[in-house]
Amino acid sequence: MQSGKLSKGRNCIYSIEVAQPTHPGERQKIQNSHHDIEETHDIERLTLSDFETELQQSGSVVLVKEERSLNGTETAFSLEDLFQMLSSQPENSLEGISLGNIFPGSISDGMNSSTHNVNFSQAVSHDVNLHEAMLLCPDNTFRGEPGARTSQPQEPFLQLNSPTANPEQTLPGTNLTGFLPLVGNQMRNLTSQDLLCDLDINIFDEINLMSLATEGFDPMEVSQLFEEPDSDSGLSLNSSHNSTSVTKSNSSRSVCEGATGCSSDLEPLSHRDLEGAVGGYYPEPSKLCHMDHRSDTGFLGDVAFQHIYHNHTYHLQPSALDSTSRSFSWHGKSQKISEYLNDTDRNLSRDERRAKALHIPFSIDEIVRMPVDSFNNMLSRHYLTDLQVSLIRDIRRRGKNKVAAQNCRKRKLDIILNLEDDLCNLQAKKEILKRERAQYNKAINTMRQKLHDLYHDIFSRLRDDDGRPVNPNQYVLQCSQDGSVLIVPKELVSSGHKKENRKGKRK
DNA sequence: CTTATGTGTCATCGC
DNA sequence: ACGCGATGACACATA
Repeated sequence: MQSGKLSKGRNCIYSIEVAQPTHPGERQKIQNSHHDIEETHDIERLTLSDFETELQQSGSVVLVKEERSLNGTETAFSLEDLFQMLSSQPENSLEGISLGNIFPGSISDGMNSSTHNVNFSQAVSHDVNLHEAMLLCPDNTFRGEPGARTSQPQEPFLQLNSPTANPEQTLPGTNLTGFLPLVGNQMRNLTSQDLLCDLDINIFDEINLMSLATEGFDPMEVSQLFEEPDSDSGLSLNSSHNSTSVTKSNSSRSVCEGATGCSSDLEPLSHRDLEGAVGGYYPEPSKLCHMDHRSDTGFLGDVAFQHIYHNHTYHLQPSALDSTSRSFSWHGKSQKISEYLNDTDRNLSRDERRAKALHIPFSIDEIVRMPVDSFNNMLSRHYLTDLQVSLIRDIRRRGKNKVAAQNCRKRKLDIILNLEDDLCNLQAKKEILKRERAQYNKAINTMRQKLHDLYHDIFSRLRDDDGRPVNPNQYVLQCSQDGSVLIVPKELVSSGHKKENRKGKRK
């Protein structure tokens, strides 16, 4: 995004007037004014002009419509730009306006007391990282009573897409009628985390990415939007930056993990983050998340607000595409991004969010399940950028592989289960066979014993010619083929066996 | 805090 | 050569 007017192709622009308090009493007054507004109006339903009027009366933040035409070529402001402007409150500057001005109850006592007219085209020169701005925003800014969150926190943003009869009050891409009511009304009931969740990818999708697919968007914007650079698509190119990016992530986290770390860590972070960003710098969801779930702890105070740095460059260096788009590995970020996302996007997969960001005109399911021919036809039929095609192919590859992995695991599990079944069956069979063998052995032993008894019984009854008992060690009983039983001396049996063995060997 | 389990993803291989 | 499925390995989430 480049510095420019608030709206594009519309016939009016807006500037912001800020009445800042000079002392705590005045601050209280502003808060009360907001409170009155909240009490007496359904700000969500206010038109922009209504809102202007009310806020003008309240004396805090006023969005002033400037009745002059735009040439239609000026670049649209993103919501992020707006937040940058709103959050870029230089320490000793008369120009900056802070989130504290926008959101009642967060105004730093240290801020100057002048009333400023801040045009967006002026304010954009501050170029303050939204991440920092939000990071440093006093947490009590948005904090409402616990449990007092509105039941439909997303509602204001739904208006971003809603058609409006009056084009003057609905800015394309930057629908302030959707945004500002949140500021005026819903903020009181939202924690800072809620705010950040609401100011999530959806918003940037709706506002910044709406025209990307058709207006030559910068891939880096999208990749920065999600910071999901593990893909081999254009979204994630250079893996060599992973290590540094992790460091950056940790650094970012360290900023949030301790109140004292805010000032020391902020500058390098902000510079690194901002350099290479073209116009609209999209805060990394992870970073926003780092702060958002910590902002409730209350360490983000006004002191930290003084450490917003200015005069950051907004030039995109060609090499920055890789470095920024591949800044973080996804795995470590999923939870943080999940925390950062709103309820709707939290349920979306990474690819779904990516597809949404790139406005892929097909569903994930379609992309994955479509037959190859249909898939190729689909790609050729539609005009798609290289980035979109790359993402679609990645989505398809990942989707296919996911299914394949599921099938593989299922198959592996089935194999394991089958093997376990087989093992069970074989063990059962083994037990049966063992029992059978024991039974057979028992039977054999019984038979053997019976034979032994019978043998001795027969010999005990046998008498030789002299009437003496026959010695069983010298004779054996032999059954002939005709059923007769002969008493044969052992010597003959053994010699006969030897002869038979010799015959057998000769054969 | 550790461990087991489930899941997504990537790299690689073979068809 | 290319696409695709299968699968091991890894990282992460979760119970």
